[in-house]
Amino acid sequence: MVDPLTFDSRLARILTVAAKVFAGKGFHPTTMRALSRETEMSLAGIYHYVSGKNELLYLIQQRCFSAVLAGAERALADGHGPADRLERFIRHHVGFFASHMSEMKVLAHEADSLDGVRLADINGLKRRYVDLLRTLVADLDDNSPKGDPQVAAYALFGMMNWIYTWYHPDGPISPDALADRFAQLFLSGVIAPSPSTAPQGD
Amino acid sequence: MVDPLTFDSRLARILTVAAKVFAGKGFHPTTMRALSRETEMSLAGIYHYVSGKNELLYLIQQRCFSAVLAGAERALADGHGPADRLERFIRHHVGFFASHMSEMKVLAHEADSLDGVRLADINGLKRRYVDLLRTLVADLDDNSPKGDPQVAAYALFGMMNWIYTWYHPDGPISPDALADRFAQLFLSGVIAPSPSTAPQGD
DNA sequence: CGACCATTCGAACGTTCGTTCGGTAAGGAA
DNA sequence: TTCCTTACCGAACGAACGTTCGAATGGTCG
Repeated sequence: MVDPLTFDSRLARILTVAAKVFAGKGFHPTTMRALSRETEMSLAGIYHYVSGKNELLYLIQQRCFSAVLAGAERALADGHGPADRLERFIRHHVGFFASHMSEMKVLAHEADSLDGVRLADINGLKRRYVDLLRTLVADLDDNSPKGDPQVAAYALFGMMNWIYTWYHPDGPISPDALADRFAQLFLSGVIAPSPSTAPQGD
Repeated sequence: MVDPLTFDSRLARILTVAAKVFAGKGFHPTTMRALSRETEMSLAGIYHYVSGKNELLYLIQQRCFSAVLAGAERALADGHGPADRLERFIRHHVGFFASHMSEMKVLAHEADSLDGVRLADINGLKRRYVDLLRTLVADLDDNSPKGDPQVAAYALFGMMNWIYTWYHPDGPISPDALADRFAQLFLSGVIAPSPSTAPQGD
């Protein structure tokens, strides 16, 4: 009888568990023995699926980054106007973050834990992702270069990525509500007239 | 002749060097042997000043956090009005960050690398600092509880603290300019009417 | 002088780490 | 049956780690 679980599905399970452990106590303090305990697999058995601890981190980051990037491009596809597209990006990023907390925390917090070509590969994805947001920000006001869109893009990324230090998706604030608040904050600021007093222009 | 360097000043030098190394390659990957190389002191010699690697991290975080906290309270002392006080906080935080990059990166990035009473102590300082900013944000609009000031405060912290991943104080953007941009972004958003029609107010 | 203390160090100790080695068990193909 | 491949594991290896030990130095004080 053939094993009903494929190699890939079992690798994926290992990556999911590893992402949780990495997110919980950090990449470097996590030992392969801890992963073998958590995956209920022998220490040596893990090496049948990955070449080592670094590849584990690389695969987590590579798959996660590819997924956010593809998801963002999909979410932007049918956006109408610069502001709408930016809002869609924010909503997708926050939503993806909230539903893939461990992987995204590993992506954000262990960005420099790889080296060599693996780091270069992940940084390539990062550059594409940052460029995407910077373009969206720049498109907001084409003719008034008052502020560096790159700075604004990084500010927005900071706002969103920092949530791994304080936000709990199961708490009182839903990911959607958080995304809405972030979009409002970034577009209009804190002291923006709340929509309740009805400042809507259209 | 008495050594012109005091115990405290030499400890401070060790902490400065250690903060640089921790910021460069992370707390856990940094070895005591690397610190002994960087401080030009023997491996065992370091243990004359600190009890171990964890205390090194603790002292860096404790001193740095106490300094930002005290500095912020000083900066706020003679502020006029909620918006002005918030702007002063931002300016101080970004300015302090830029002039103490290594320590602040260690503070932000190694927030969970301590444990026990040391972690609890640092978290106590963090709570005071976060509470301070949340109060400033809440004071902006007393009577319209449209948005959770805690969320806005965390968003602002994310915006500011994330700079350790991309900002270089010696680059084209001065810390003052960055703080101005952040204040403008947080208060009015990206699409705020720029003061470009009359940028110079005085 | 001798006793003391602060400072520094080379060398080692014990532990833990990532990884590898050599093997077992089982299913499919011949 | 035999042979090959996949999946998995217990045990060990070598390296690196944080920390400690015992001693040396040099200045101060009595």
